[in-house]
Amino acid sequence: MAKGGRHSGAWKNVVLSRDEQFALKRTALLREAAKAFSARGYHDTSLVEVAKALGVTKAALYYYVSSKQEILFECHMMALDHGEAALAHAEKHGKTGKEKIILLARRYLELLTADIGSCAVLAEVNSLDPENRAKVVARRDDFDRRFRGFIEEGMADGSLRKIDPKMTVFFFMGAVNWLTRWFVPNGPYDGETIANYFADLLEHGIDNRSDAAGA
Amino acid sequence: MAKGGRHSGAWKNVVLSRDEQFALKRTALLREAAKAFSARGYHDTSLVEVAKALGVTKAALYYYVSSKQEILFECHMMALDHGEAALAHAEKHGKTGKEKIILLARRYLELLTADIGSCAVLAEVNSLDPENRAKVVARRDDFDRRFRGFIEEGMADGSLRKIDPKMTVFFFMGAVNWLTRWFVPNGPYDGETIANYFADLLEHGIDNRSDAAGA
Amino acid sequence: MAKGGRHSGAWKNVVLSRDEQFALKRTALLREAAKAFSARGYHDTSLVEVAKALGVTKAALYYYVSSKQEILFECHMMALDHGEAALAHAEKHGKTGKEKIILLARRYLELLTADIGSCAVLAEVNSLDPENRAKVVARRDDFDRRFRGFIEEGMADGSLRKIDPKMTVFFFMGAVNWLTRWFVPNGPYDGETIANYFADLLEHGIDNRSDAAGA
Amino acid sequence: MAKGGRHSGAWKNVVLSRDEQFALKRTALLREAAKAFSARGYHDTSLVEVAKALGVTKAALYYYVSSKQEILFECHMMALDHGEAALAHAEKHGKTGKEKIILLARRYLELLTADIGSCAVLAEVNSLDPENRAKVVARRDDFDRRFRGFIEEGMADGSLRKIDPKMTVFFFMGAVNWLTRWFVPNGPYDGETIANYFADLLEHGIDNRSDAAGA
DNA sequence: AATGAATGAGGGTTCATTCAT
DNA sequence: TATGAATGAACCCTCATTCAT
Repeated sequence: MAKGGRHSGAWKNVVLSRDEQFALKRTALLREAAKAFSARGYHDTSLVEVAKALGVTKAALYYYVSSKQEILFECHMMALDHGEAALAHAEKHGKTGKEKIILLARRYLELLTADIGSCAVLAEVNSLDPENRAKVVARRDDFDRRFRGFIEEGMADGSLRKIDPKMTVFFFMGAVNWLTRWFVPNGPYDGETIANYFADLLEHGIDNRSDAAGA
Repeated sequence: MAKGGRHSGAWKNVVLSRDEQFALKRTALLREAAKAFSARGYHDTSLVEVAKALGVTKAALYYYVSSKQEILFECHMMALDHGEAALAHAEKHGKTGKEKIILLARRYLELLTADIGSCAVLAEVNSLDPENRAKVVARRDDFDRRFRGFIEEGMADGSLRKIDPKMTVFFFMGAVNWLTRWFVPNGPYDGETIANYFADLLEHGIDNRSDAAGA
Repeated sequence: MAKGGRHSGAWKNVVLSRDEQFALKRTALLREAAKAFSARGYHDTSLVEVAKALGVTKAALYYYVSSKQEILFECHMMALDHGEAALAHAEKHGKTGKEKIILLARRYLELLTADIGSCAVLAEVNSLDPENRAKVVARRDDFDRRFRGFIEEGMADGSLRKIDPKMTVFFFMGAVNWLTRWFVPNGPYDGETIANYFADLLEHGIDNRSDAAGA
Repeated sequence: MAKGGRHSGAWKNVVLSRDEQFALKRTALLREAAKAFSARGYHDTSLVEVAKALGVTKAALYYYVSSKQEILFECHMMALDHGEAALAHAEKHGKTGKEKIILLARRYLELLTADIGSCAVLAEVNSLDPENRAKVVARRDDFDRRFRGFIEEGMADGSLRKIDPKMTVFFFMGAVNWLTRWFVPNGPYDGETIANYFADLLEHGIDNRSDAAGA
């Protein structure tokens, strides 16, 4: 395979090709920026900080991206990928609507906690340029729509009690996205624990057998 | 100093004293700023915008506050007041732990939706100066602690199933605070509807009679 | 007259109103910038230099203009005013086409040499934003058109020999605009001398009695 | 150093020597740069554009020149060569002063219109480093001086009326150099037409038989 | 009580230039 | 011979803050 750089298998491909190095560095940049954006917000994060964290000059960043906006946008894209991966996972392995929801919730939370830096950036939608925001919102809306689809499916197949799909999605996504405010990697709660617990709370909240309210 | 009170009763107190006028204007400033901070974020909001919305000059603001930071801090104080009011309300009228939680949830949501502008500012904790942030976090922690107290009370009095107080509070507060991202006054969902629905979802999730989880 | 500032005639209006001061300073800014643009070109001129020449900070300039582009644009407007003033003068006082041309040439040169700084900026058309450039070019084209009109008039009334209006205008305007490269105020040649001489050269070049060309 | 010549006759000299290739590429670089400088001005032209036009990388340019300044300087040298070539031509073939002037004018205009890119750079004298500018100005002054010499010669031999040599040169050189602002190759006016017309206008302006002024 | 004017610090971005490969 | 990568200096512009009036 001549493709994959000029090293054609030598050194067991341990040496990376230029393109691979470039991609690697660019990704490192994006992740570092995502972390910073999450911590201080987009507008309060200077590219100097990002550069310093990477050990390079501010100007060097512009070799990999064309603007600060592009960084924010790409971070969003990365985060949205997680959501879609979780959706795909749920669609593939879940049978009932409820099962799909639980699978989605758990998987999404696992991805989120594993890559909290990239995901927290989702709170910065308002800092996107109108054009970029439109793209992001479109994908996010699509995510919500498919999520709601699970709920409707669950109500139809009897696995869920009668609930409002829209508000339920907002409810849960709020709980999840808020993670970025308090979750600390290697902290008291690990990702799996949270994933299980949140999925459990959600399940009890929407399950059809649950009829506690108003008792 | 007689100068601190009202116009000694003249005009039947219809005319506001200097202090009252000052306080009124200052509050107007804070609310306008809160609205702007919520819409665009603290760092992306220029004081010119706030001033313009009030019909004065940027420089005039400095007669009522000493810095942009102070504005943000005061906004936080206002928002935290809502939370504490809801807590007090729950403590006063709830009997079981579960009842208190539901009362708290519903009341807090009602206050939030009624004054979303002031509350959305809570998402801007990171923009606070270290010193101010400490104060805000302390009050918020106190809120969380009392909230968790309700949960523990509920588990003790049998109204709640066995759950993790900390994560449950985070879970719910996340769902609630996320409101600031999608709730629109006079939009399709009104505050009361949301309050009821969210409280219901929460109740089902934590109620003792709920044992749906297939696990 | 309350109009004219708050000074209502007191002090014989020696004291300038705010608005007048503002306009004065803004004009000073424009002239200083025009001078700098002429000397070093638009892109090589930093606003720091302009500010320093005015004894203020770079940021202060932005109180009077909204961008460097605006400065350049306004400079063009000022320069174009001179051209139109000269045109109006010629149209008013000239009888034959030739007379108008000579009047235009002489007056324009006088204005130019008197305010060389502002006029030299005309060489920087390419540095204008597309939108601004369009406006400037439109006015300049209008100037050329009216100039050419004089020539056609002169050929019709017999005061000029048969010449190409377009090239003649370019020819003369080139000679004139080139002034900005070599003319120095208070130098060996004063404005009036140049104006007379250039007008004379032009006149001989286009006059009907002139039939020197050996061809 | 045998290394300086050709490949010792091999390949019938079809293959160019290193030095020749180098010179060829360097010249290509200069011409491309001159074109760009003319179009956008020295400071607004990025070396990336020049490099892209040549199909190489920005860094590659530095193999042929040592700085952007050097490029500008060499462009000036090329342009000045044209002027001197025209001078030599006029001195060789003209008899009277007037003849020389007309020959110079026509030839210079022909060279200019044929290679407008290189010549337009003459408008960028101010972008030269002081040291380089001095050299350029020296050559340009020499050109002017010889031009003026023709005029004096013409007045002495009776072919020209009494005129001011200095201003006349400025006048004409302005008209000529302004060409770079409006002349478009393959446009409505071709080089020869312009050359003839401008030379004609000049001739009428300075010819001894012309005595129209003031009539 | 409020404004006009000015400042200084900082941010994003561009670009000529360098250097190892 | 030419490239990828990086740098540092400079530039335009914004904004919170101050102060005389």
